[in-house]
Amino acid sequence: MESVNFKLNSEQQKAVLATEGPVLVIAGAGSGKTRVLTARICHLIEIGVDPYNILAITFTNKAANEMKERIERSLGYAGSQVWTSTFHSMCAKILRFDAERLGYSPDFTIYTELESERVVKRVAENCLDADAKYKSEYMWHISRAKTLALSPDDYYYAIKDDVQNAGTIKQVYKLYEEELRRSNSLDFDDLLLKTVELFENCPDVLEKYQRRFKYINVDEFQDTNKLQYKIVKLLAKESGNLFVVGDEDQSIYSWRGAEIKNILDFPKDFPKAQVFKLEQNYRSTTSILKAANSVIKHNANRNEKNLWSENKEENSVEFYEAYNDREEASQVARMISILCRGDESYKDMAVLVRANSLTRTFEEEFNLHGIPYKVFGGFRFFERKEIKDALAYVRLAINPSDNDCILRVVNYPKRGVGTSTVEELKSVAEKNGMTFFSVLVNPQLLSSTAAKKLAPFTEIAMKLIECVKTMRPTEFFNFMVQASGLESALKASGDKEDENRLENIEELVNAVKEFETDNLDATVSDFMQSVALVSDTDEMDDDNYVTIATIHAVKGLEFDNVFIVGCEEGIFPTQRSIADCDVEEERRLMYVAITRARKKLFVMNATQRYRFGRTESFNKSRFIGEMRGIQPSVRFSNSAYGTRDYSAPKRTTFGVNDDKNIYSSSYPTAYQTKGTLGGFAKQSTESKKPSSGVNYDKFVKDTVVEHSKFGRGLIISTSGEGEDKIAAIAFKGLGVKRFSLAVAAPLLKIVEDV
DNA sequence: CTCCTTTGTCTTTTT
DNA sequence: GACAAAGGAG
Repeated sequence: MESVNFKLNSEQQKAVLATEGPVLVIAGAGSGKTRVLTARICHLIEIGVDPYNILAITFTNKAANEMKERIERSLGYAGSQVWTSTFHSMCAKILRFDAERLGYSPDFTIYTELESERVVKRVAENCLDADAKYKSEYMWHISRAKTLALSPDDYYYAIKDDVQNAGTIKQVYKLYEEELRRSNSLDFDDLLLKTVELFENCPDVLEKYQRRFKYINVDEFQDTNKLQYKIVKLLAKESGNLFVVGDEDQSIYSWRGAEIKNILDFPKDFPKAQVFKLEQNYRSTTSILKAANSVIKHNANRNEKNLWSENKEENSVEFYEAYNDREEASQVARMISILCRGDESYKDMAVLVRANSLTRTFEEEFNLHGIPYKVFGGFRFFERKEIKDALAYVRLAINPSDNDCILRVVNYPKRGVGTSTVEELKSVAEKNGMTFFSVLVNPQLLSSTAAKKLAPFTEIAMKLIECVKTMRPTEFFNFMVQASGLESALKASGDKEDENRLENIEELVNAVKEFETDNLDATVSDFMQSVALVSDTDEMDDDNYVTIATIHAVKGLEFDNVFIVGCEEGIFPTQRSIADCDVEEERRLMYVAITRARKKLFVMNATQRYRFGRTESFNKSRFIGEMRGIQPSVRFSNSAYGTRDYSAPKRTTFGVNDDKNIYSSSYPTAYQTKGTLGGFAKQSTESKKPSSGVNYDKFVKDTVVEHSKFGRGLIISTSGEGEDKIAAIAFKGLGVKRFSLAVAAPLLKIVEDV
């Protein structure tokens, strides 16, 4: 142990040293669980365990990479031999290797939720009893059935007494399964389910992995579902060395099938398990913990524990009630500016929201004040339409059986293939039990009109299938962009949005280039593999920006200053949870949010909120009432931006899509809108006074200005005075944007000769 | 077949 | 208000 350079308390040390048999570590928030996990793996290697025999499973790719890095830093090459990954990527790897044993080809496509949904919709349209408008209901049932490892028939018997349309669900589920199988595709649930099937049907395969993974470590165990638990149980059956770390108070994924029972019943499942409890928190101040503890106490379904900290600080939780959502955002912006004038920098701040829809106001307000930020959660780069379309061509090249990707691009860019032609393709395929692609290469099965219209697409498809076998990834992507006609179509359209789309596609190609540089021997297929399982937080970096994120997206992260906003009944907790009388998970989510904060926590609510095109009133969240030791903030002020009027929420109608697309080119974070004027904002706040050399009076209505990023625009109105002066500027093709002149003036040049 | 308008759903959270 | 689906005109 002595050579392991981790400082550990006695309980942590005991957990690290308990190398044999089943072990459960209940690790409160901020109690050093990652440290324990890492130290334990290092310790195992030091006492002579081959790193090849160690498996570490984490919740996100980011956590996996971080752990790998830490182990490598401690142990060098030996550390790099440890298999660290998420459940899903581990299963994908295992399945690629032995896919044939289950009747799949190793080139199977992984369908994300978006693609699954398209398939459900399509089969529902084909099913007489079903109605495509209930696709999300069908999806939910299919996912639940798979998580319970039930076939369509078994699932039907399980639910038929409780669910009215159980018969329809069974049919849709069956058709969906058939379609995925035909398309040689697996959805997210399949990755887990088929792995279990593989292990159960092929004992030799299971044995192979049991021999390999002699020491299994699972992080965030409270968020595992039935299948995931089953997988680790199967793997650990021989060695018996299963080490799981988690905290039932941080279980926030039950809506996705996570079973809090897995952690609560672990000692029952493994009567010989050693149990350790980590309760000392090294992250937050005492008053932050007091707030967290007092909230979570209201939950019934948990093991009593009490987080404590040596970091005594009584006044670190402040509460502020804003008049409406816009004022809330504005106060946060103001507070951030104040904190940044002190010791803090933007990257020490996080604004946490319950739902993605709440981020927009903050984006607008931060843009206005020149605060750099990034939004996490919500749309991702790889979910953009143009990216999905481009990738569909690649999917087609790798796995021609993939029916979904053919439907996606058969008429994109437009080739005169309309609904009637597509319908014919579908029905001929259906009638003959063929894939769409095999119909395409046998055009004699089609009517002569349809055959003629589809021929150009078939030709493209065949070219791509041929080339993907020989070309390097970057080479292939460049070829695809051109051969598919995407490039010329987007170039020719003259539409500003299409220009952005093309830029995004270029970013995709850059991403491929980067991937190829990092993984020299990688194939196109390897790239596609890595794409299917990335998430947003995986892409967080060290740049200086404020994090705006959903609470789910920041699980496992920490920040000096945290703003929990939108704390209203109906928002957080959500309306749905209130209606179902089931707010315990919401409360755990609040607990997670609170415990992200190291030094300062700000809890906020707004009495009115602009939603759905109208203003609604909200009561303060019950969770605020449950928090002890918090105090009304005196630091926020109603007169901070005295010239602004919050009473009637002003909604500037942003022209086309406001800035979503403008900054999208900074791959890989999707929907990433870096604070518009980041660099300049930093200057103005750090020099503690706005640049005095600028004559504001020049910026008046009807003046034409040149913006360094957006080009030429016309000032359509101004409001406020001096430092608070705001100009609304209309840019051609980009819509109206509002700028705080104190921040943006250096970026704007007056255009004299109009 | 494509483009345009109208209508209805939606906002929980994501590997 | 945003977006997809549906329906109608050219």
